[in-house]
Amino acid sequence: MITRVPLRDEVYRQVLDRIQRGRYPDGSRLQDTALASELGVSRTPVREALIRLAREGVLDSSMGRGFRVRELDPVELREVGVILGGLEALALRLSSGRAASQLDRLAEIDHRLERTRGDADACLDLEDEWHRVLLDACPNRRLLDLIASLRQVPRRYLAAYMREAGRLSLSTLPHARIIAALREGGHDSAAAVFEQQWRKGLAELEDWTSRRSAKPR
Amino acid sequence: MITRVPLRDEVYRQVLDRIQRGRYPDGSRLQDTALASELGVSRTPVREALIRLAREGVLDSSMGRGFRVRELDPVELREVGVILGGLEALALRLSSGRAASQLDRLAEIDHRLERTRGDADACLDLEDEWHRVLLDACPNRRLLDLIASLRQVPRRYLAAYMREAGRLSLSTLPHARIIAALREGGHDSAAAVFEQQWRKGLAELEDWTSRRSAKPR
DNA sequence: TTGGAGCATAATGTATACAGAATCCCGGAT
DNA sequence: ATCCGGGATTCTGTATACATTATGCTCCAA
Repeated sequence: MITRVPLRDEVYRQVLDRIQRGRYPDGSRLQDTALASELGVSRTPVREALIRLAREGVLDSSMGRGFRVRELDPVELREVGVILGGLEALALRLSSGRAASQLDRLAEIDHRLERTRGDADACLDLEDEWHRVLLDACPNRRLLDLIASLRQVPRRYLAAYMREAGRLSLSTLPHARIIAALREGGHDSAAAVFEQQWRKGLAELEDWTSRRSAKPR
Repeated sequence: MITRVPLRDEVYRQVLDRIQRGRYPDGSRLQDTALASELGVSRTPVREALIRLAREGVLDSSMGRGFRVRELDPVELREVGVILGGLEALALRLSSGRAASQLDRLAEIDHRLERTRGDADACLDLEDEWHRVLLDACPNRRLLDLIASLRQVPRRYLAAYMREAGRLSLSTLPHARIIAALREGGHDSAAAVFEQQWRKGLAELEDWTSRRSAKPR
């Protein structure tokens, strides 16, 4: 099956990737004309991608003033974090039949995660993949899409955290706890642990973020 | 404070409104060029609005084949319904300080709701407003935005239900139950009732939808 | 020196132009 | 009559053009 994909989607992924990798610092302007020539396409698909990113909260946009990378804001992190905690736990509860191979795949990702010391991007990619695999059995595609879209937000904060705070890799401890709950108590208990871990991680990130904004730069 | 608003936002609201009012039947094509001339703007803002509607699930779009109004699909309704039930209950739990006037406003909306017999659109508008007022105290703006965006989906099903099933108005019974729980048990118990009412409403709508798709048209 | 008015420049939002793909229509073959 | 193929036409996706608004700089005045 061949599928043509709109340019705007490709541009979207490119730009999002660059933002997540820190190529465009917070608050910096993203000019459609510059991006267009840089990516070798016209302004139209670039603008469509930027509009989407703005709707998803990655960019700010005010009429006539273009787009800029949204500054990290503890409030935003908390707001999205609370939503994501609820949604991912919900997705876990909805995952009825869980393949036995799933636990193996999760463990394997954790294994890779532990030896990516230093590479923040690879680390975050694996973190994303871990969540994808964990929720893979959830039949609610719409929910999974929504989660994937929202996860971009904490990802940016994690990336900044790892870059600036010197923390070299994500702890796999929360993963282990969730897997244990999954193995022993099933999805419901895992969902509870999940929410609890989310709260802990949020608190840690938030603590760092507020200290960071206290002494800017 | 004067605010200029992009044309795409205005077009978005117009088109969404028309879809919700049943002006474009399910499955019908929406041609950007036709809409553009009809609305007196160019294709560009129209296409931006259509792309957004497609991302929100109101429209289908496949590369090179334009946009069409998504057919009502019981699966979609259930998927979004489950998400919305969780999110609205969450928003209710997060609403800490509740103004005393809120209950009055809710009762007043219900009052108006009971005398809109026949006008499906007014009825749905009031239903939306009821939910907005109920969740108004939730400080998580991001969550409220998400809820507002997702509510478009069940709204379409409700509109079709009211038009085709002959049910003239929404029952205000669920509202009464939720308000009672809110008054007596606070937000947490209201959230529980909320989720329960969501499940009931979903089941009813789903039942109708599946019977409807069984005998198409 | 600083603050602001006015102009030049650049960038955004919107409109239009263009190329290629999808759809439709019709004629011919089976 | 029905199914298939080819060509015309419509429409989409992308590129480019245009007009208006924001921005930045210069020069003048307080």
